[in-house]
Amino acid sequence: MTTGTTKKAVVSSVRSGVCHRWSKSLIPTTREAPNDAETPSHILLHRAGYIRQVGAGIYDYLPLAHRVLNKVGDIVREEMDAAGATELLMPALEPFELFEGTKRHEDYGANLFRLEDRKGRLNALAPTHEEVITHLMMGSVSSYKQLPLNLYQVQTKFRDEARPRAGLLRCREFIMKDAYSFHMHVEGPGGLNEAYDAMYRAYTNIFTRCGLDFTAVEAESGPIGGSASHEFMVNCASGEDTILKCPVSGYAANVEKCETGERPKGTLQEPPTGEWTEVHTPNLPGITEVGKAMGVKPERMLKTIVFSVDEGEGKSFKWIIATVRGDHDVNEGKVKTLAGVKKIAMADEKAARAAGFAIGYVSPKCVNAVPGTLLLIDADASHGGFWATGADKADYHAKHFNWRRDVGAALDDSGRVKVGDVRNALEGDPSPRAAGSKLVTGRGIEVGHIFKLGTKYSDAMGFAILDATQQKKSVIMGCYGIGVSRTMAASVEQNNDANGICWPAPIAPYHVLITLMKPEDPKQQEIAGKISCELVGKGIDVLIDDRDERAGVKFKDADLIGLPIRLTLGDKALEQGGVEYKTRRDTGKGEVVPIADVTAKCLAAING
RNA sequence: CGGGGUGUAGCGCAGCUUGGUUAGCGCGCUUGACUGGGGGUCAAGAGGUCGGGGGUUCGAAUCCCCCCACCCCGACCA
Repeated sequence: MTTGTTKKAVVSSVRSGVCHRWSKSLIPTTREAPNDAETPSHILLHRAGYIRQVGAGIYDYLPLAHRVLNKVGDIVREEMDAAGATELLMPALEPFELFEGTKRHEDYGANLFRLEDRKGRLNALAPTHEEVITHLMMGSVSSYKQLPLNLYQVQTKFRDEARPRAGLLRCREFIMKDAYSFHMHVEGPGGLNEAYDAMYRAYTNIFTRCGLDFTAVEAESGPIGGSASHEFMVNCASGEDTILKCPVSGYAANVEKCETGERPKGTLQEPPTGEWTEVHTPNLPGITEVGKAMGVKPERMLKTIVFSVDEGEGKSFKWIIATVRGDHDVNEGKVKTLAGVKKIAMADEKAARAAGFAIGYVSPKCVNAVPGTLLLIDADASHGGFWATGADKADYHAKHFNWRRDVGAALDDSGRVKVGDVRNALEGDPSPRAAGSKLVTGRGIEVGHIFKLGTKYSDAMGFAILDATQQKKSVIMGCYGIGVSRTMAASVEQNNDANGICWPAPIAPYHVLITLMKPEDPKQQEIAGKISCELVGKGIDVLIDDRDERAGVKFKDADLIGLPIRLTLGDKALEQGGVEYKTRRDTGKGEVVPIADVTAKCLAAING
């Protein structure tokens, strides 16, 4: 997304750089990656000596990684501060009583790390800090005059992920920046929307400054509704998340949220293609296998999913069945919207069976067979022609399903059957924002997520204060997260080549690597000292490779660790009164630059 | 949680099918020599509870049982 990002110099002489020696650091590069590393960032961060695995989803951050994390953290802090937020630090250890109001330990379930202390009291390792900060605020803020406030921290988070994977991209312990804002109202000065917009801009600045190619996408709406949540996705083919974009309007959303333009609906009046014919299809795990067994392509099958409706909704139906084409996926959010209900859940298998649904073999006919059922038909599934479907009894599917013949009069009752959009958006779907434009898909790594919480937590925990009119009001909240360690990994996913990492200058652990061909040579030592002194004075961070290694080893390692600029001090260039200058992305051998010009050239390249 | 896979030296692997000297190889590491601008050569070394426990057997890295760890796919994921 493009916004008015201010171009910032990466370094300046206001703050000195640092100069470290390779021999005094711990940079254990390896020729080979561990066999269980498959993702580029995992392989390269390991091989280049940035990380080591301790356990599943648990990593050491070695000195180089620590410096990158600090650089990302510095950028985050600058932009958060500039956006009016203030840093604090909360504990990672959290007494379980804090969850009493929000019941989030139930939502998190096994993902929450639990531990008992010596007194037998239950504690959690915090997965995020809504409860902790709300608790803090309840004890510290008693007047509307103290709001708005936006507080943040950069801290280690813990989530017992069912499946940690891909190195730093999905960990059980990771570094996160989390911010929480507090307001008396949503609109206008000091309101939630203002803070949210400021965070949107700050995040855009942060990821731009980190040198990432990213997309801000609309994500699932919060309790307030509207476009209440955005995810910041690093564009990357290996990303876990699917995003969709409209090339004309710029609309972008994740697959859970993405709307589509109007798709053509069928009339539900077409004649049958043949007799209802049942086929024995036992023990087949998915629609693909069922299709194979029946000799039917998934796009000619109907997939019917059963949802239960919360009793509190007060609706005439307690079940919703949603029918989509076999090659499509039901979207729960769209089901809710089309049905006009706020809360649904995938049907409990036992309860659904008891009601008469043959789970795994459900057909749209259940709208008639099971009382209190609303049928939602996706537009793409509402056409005529041949359909195969579940046969409403265990181990059987059926061919030649026909809407009019097999569902009948219910189709004409809009209280029992609705046709609309209930599936996930796909590549090629019509854009919801620009007529004639089609959605394109991409993959992304979620590095940031901003969210309008509303009063979800303040209500649950009883955080309400008097406003100017002496009305007691629940405090309105927003929360804003950035995966700092994930951002580091995502950057490597985007910035590497066959030889190693290619850091963007703003988050590189050092800007310049000085490679001494003969580290014991006093002349090379002297020149390295002089150049590094000058560079440091300009705010540039320098690493000197002073190891007694062969040239080939040093060059290979230099490419691997990926610093933006390499200066080589060797006889060849020194005889010409210069040093060899090469940027990481430059594939050639570099150029000889007079010693007097080196600092200016580095500075220009780094800030360029 | 379901499916698949892997555990042998710091890293990458062979050996296991068909049990049998002292468990091998490459990289890395140590020492020495030669070398010296893209992971150099030669020589001599160090380094192992064969993931753990139990069992079968005269004898187990190898066969059997249980457990653990890690990876991949899926489910899940404020």
